[in-house]
Amino acid sequence: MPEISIGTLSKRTGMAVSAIRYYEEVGLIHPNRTASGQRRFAKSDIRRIAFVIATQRLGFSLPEIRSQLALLPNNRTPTVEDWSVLSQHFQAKINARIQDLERLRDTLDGCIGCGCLSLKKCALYNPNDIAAKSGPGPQFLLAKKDPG
Amino acid sequence: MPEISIGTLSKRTGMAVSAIRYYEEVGLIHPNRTASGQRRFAKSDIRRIAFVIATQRLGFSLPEIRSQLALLPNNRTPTVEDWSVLSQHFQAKINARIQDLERLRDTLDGCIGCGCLSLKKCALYNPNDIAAKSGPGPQFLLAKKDPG
DNA sequence: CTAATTCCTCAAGTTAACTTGAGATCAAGG
DNA sequence: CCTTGATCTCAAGTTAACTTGAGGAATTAG
Repeated sequence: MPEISIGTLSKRTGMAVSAIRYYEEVGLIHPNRTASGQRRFAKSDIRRIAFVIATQRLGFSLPEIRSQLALLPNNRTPTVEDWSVLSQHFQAKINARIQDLERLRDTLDGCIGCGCLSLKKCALYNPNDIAAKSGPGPQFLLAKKDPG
Repeated sequence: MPEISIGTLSKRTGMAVSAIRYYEEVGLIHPNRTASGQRRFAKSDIRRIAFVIATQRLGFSLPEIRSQLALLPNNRTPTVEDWSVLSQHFQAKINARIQDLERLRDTLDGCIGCGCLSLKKCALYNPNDIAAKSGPGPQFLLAKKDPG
């Protein structure tokens, strides 16, 4: 099983070369190196990148995705069963996300018409948890993402 | 109906003063000014901010939210009916988002187990539309958000 | 009236997820 | 052997949504 270059991986996945290098930097993929320092990827890394793309579409952050990919074995090529484990995990996360939205939708109906958007009392405004502030950067009021 | 200061609005909404100023900058709110230049907000701006917070939780960007808020009258205080129009709009958007996720979830099941994550063919990887690249910045593979 | 708040306007910094560019090396074709 | 084309590293730029800080006015409490 010959390894592939970064350019080949880029063409197979549609991912920019620079993005693939970045993915290595943040620990999503772990290519080998040739004697002269060029990256060599396993063919199964194509699937790995595909998984990153698909799960990003679902709104997961790279650290979240990395912790999911950590479930794959790193000493051998992942099998269908290995990937299936990840699938199960994400099924659950997607379901949770759908339920969140449904709850918000059902709440919204009465919520805008009445006085409850007067904050604090509003289930829409104040669902369960508001992300605690932690340093500078955008102040997300979105539910805190647990990176596990 | 007395107008309120930025500090008061901040306390009522939980929004940082700096965030409120930013919201004005990007056109989400349009406060008056006193002779000396201080901002004075209508009390209905509390609800406006609340709406921004709630809809951000749903994953909408500030430009998207601004275009929704544009449906409110700007010559008078919005009524319950005015807000109800926005509610309808968002009901629809939430439903669309739920359906997206359901489709992805249903696809995911067979998709990871089989060979379809081999890209191009995969409904999960390649749902409908992939955002066209437009200049620098993060390369979102998420579906393009239409700002209307 | 003075001290403490509050507010104002810039300018510059922050995170995430990348991209772009510079300068240098590596690999494959003719 | 030499010239493209692919790679490498490292530094700096990009967008969104804000925050932080500097240097000044305005308002309010006492």
